Amino acid sequence: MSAAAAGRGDGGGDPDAARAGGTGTGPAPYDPYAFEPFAVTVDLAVLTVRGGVLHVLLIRRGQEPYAGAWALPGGFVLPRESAETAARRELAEETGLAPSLVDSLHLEQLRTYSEPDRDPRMRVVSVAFTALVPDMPEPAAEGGGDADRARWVPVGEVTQPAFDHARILADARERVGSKLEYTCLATAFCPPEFTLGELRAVYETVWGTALDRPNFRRKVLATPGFVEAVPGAARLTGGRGKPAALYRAGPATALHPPLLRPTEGPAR
Amino acid sequence: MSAAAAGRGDGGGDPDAARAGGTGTGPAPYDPYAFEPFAVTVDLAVLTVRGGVLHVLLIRRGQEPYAGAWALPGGFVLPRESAETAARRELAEETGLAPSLVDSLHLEQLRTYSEPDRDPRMRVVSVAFTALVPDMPEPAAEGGGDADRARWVPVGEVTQPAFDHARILADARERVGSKLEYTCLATAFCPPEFTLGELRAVYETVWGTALDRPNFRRKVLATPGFVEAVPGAARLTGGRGKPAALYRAGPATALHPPLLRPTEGPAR
DNA sequence: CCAAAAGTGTTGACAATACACCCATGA
DNA sequence: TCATGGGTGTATTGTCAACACTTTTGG
Repeated sequence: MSAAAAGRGDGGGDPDAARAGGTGTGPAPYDPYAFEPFAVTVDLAVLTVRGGVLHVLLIRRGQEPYAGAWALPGGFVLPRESAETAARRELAEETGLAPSLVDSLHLEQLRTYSEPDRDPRMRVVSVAFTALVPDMPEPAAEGGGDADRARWVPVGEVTQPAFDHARILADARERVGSKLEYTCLATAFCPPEFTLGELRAVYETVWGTALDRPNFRRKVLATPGFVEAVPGAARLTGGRGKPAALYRAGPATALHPPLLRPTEGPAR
Repeated sequence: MSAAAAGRGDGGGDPDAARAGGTGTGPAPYDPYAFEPFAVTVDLAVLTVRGGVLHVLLIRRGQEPYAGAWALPGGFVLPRESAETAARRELAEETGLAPSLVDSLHLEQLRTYSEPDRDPRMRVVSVAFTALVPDMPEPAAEGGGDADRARWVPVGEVTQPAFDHARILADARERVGSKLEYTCLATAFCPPEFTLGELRAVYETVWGTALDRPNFRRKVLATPGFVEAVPGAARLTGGRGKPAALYRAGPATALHPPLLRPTEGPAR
């Protein structure tokens, strides 16, 4: 164990100690190059619901390692960027979305992956984010950046992605599934105006369970600020049937009481 | 924007691109020193309940910046360590706890703080963790490491801590408060054997609300695997009153249905 | 008219609350 | 015996799940 960490004795990541560790370049204080450097990146699990199936945005790798494998989009955090800023920038570059739209998207920090050997070449610490977006065309159709190598892939068909991205994707699915229970996050998967049937499809797709339509409707409408009716608007959804009323996302973010998954866990 | 990130085009934090960015040291691939380095640290919000008040473990800083201010314990992630391993190591060093005990503690990754100027000296990306520990003596009494400068401080009395540690502490309180609702985490604040009154005190302390004793008891006992009775054992808690039965933490981790805070949020 | 989807009503099971009440112990 | 905290019982209230039913559209 190096003296840099063992004897630091200062709260909060104190770079003073850097002079005593790593490659040992001398006693100069605050020497940013004294340690073997860590690369800091972001990885993005961008999820959407297309045709009743949860999809994730993946990019085909062109280089070793994992050449030809699918990987989550992501990239380096630049010297003057926060991780979230880097995530939004990468999202814009790799999907071809308008920056104004990217700025308003729901982006949530998932967790940070820091196993020493998660990248075989060097030490890479990656801050993972989850982005929830409404259904949109294939990234290639919009062009720009790396979008030509990006594709929406059903999460069930993702096999052997690069690095530890299978784990990140699993964590993202878990997080989103449980966040639907106690937040109003589901509207992030929907276009600006949506029917309650479409909102219900989000829950059913992410959870993989069917929900009782009348009860779901009551629950959503009984939660103040979850959705707001668009007066007079209606739209046909399945081609047939009664046109459904349209709603917008409301100002609420929390869901009290929560909307729990049915038949989940060892209920008492 | 540097070409390193803009043109990366490879999923998953690809160090190949490092040669094109930062200090520009040449075309050698995988050059770990090509970028202005990021320091990666961990910060720990170690919480406990002492005498009905939530406390956090803080360390008095000895050096500038923020000399004399309180700071969360933490330190550098070593080259061959994951962030969680680093967090456990720092926890052992700064509290003087036995490593075996530290290994079994509940440690949860909170989030990563990466604002470019959160440390005035250099770029420090910090992975924050929350640890929940039972009430224990002052760190100084156990000695070892930096424990002589560490103290338990009531969270209400923490003013102007170093760096962005006020934000980290606030996020930790928020996270722990909501985790009590839908997980069995409260037992992590208790000693190995505890009474239901002590468990209830954890909820009341963290939430700052009173709970109905009989209903709390029924709720906990009705959740399978939350607590397990210690047969025949009993202990006096307040000096007076009927001795209370003792319980151990059970194998369950989730709480279905959740134990919601009373009068919380805009209930429907 | 039929199928399909939206929307409304009703009912029974069960959970949460708010208490009243009893038990065991120290002072 | 009184104060204090543990433990039990119970009635009211409300919420949720299940399902029957009506409405509105396209074929």
